[in-house]
Amino acid sequence: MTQIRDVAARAGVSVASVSRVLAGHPSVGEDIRRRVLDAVKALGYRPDLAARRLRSRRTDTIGLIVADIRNPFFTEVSRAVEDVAYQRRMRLILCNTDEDPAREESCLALMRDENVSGVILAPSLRRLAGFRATDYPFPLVLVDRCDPDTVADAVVLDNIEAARVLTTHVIEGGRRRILFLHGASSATGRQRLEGYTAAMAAHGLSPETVGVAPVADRSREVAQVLLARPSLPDAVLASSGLILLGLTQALRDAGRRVPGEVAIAGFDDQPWTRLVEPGVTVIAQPTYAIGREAAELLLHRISDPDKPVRRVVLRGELVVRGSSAAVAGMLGRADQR
Amino acid sequence: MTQIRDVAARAGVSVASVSRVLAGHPSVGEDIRRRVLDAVKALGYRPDLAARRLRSRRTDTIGLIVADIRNPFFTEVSRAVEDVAYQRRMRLILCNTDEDPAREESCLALMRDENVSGVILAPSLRRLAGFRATDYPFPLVLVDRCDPDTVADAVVLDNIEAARVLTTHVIEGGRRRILFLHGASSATGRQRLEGYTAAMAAHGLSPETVGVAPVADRSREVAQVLLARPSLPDAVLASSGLILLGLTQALRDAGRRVPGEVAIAGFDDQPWTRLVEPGVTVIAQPTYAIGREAAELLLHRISDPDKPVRRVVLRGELVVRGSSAAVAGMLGRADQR
DNA sequence: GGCGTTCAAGTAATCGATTACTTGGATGGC
DNA sequence: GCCATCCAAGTAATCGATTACTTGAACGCC
Repeated sequence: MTQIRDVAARAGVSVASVSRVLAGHPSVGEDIRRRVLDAVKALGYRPDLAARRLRSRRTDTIGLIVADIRNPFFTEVSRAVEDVAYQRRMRLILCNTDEDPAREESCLALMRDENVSGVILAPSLRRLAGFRATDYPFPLVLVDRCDPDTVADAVVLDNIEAARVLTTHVIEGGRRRILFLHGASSATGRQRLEGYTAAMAAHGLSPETVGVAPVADRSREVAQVLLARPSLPDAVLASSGLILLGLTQALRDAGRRVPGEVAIAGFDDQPWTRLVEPGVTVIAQPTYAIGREAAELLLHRISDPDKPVRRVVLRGELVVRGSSAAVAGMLGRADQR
Repeated sequence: MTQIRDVAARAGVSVASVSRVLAGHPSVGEDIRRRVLDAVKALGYRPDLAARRLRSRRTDTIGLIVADIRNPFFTEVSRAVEDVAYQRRMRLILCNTDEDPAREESCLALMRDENVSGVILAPSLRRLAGFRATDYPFPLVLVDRCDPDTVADAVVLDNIEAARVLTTHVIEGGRRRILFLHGASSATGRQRLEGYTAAMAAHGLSPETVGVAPVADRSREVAQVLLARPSLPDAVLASSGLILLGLTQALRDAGRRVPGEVAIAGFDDQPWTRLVEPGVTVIAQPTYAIGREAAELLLHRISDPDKPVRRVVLRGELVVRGSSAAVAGMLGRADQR
């Protein structure tokens, strides 16, 4: 393999000069620069990253730790992060935690061992409690999940507001008994629950909530049980895309008519939400923007470690579809059918 | 930071012994091993990966290069690859090419610079032509895309057979004019086209095919145009999940009844295919298994560079749903409605 | 008992860059 | 004209491991 001393020899300069040229250091003469670049091109020289990283103590690598890349939200986030990283000539290392604290810990250890330049993390609920960015040996940006009092760079949705808007929309459609299925073990689930509760209270309605594991299969089972109960609620809301999917599957399996018998709505706009009849009302998250902002926030933090902490809060967009259509006369379900 | 000499000092042994213990080398005495491990634990020592990689010339990192992680097929593959890598204590570096040859080239260059242990690649059509694994400075496994005559490790679906099965199923449902929407610029699209053509020929039917870009939006537009034509085909088949999505959207927008007016079927089982009424018939790919096999094949190749090339061909599973229901009397569409 | 073999353990070279420090020529102020 | 300053460019130390090579003790065999 050709290495820096070969380039130096061919260009008739010292290895230091080659290194300086390649690093874009300003104090290097025009003729030397040209000769180095010529030699680099002629030899097809590519610096050895391991050597560079050992000496310079920087890796130009960012880590992304999410619960599960198969969750379309994280898929899109990861794509955005990769785009930014690629653009800035940085590498991306990916890890899945499955919400398992042990695995999360081990992913963070991996990032430390890799000496990454920074990490974007969707923390588990447990880790978020008492979270301090200073406990970590690398710059860290939280994504998707963050408590109001967490002192750390973060990019999140305005979950409370989004849930409030969604719930209010359904209430204004004439629904009264509105059930909220939320991810019990997730920070976003809790915040969205809060928005839901606030909206219900504002209209003098009593909340009914059920916590579920944030996986489609589990929420489907839970929804099946709920739908088998004697009296159906007017509407069911889901606090995440996966839960909404499970809910929708359960309704379809049970043969319930939406929105005739029960209205539904939830979070995360996905291909199927507009495909399934009569379309599912959702809060669409700006997922790509969330990932991009997180990556850019991280890069700023890396280049400027002492800047004050920044939190980017993005707004969801209510996408109204048939599944939450108003009941006739806005008086309640009795009028329906 | 604590480093190997600190451990050696504390354990009262040489750095070589520490290195040997940590590498699991057999020829090291029991008491030394114990003292080293104690010192490692006491100091919380973690080896510096950059230094290790520089000296040992191995990175224990595998690269995954796909068209777009947002394609659910690749999402699932990447998750499987990550699982295997994590299990074997290897890192995963991820790249998206967007089917752009220049970006693909640059991803491969990145992998070379990283000196990865191996790469899993979903190659563009252009790269696949005349592909030789020996042109690359790292072990390489192709995934999803591979020609019959390509000499390289690969994990693929039996595309021809799968398309034949799917097409035959629709033919046996009584459909005659069956249109095939295929990804024109992809190897899988072409192979599936081949299976379709074979099945049509076997039943004395003439094929009708339209090539589209393998993106949901584009195939939706194409489908819209096709559906606006005076005479509707009996059925439309899609050669990939994204194309099937676009097709389904177009049908819904146009208000066409499935399978009453036209039957549909395609590739890739996704959440929405069983959610949308009356369910979409598909060839389900064993995506997780494809990713896992690719990762394991790569690890074998890494540990045994001279083994003969291996190709793993997995079978798709026909999942029959309402969208391809047989026409009454199996005589053709005239009987319908 | 002498000698060859084996093997545990240590010493020091090595991986290939970056960068602290040194050198020396040019420049400018007085 | 002398000296201080500056800066381009070179020399060599350095990053922190792995590993080739060396050493010497232990063992067995004749």
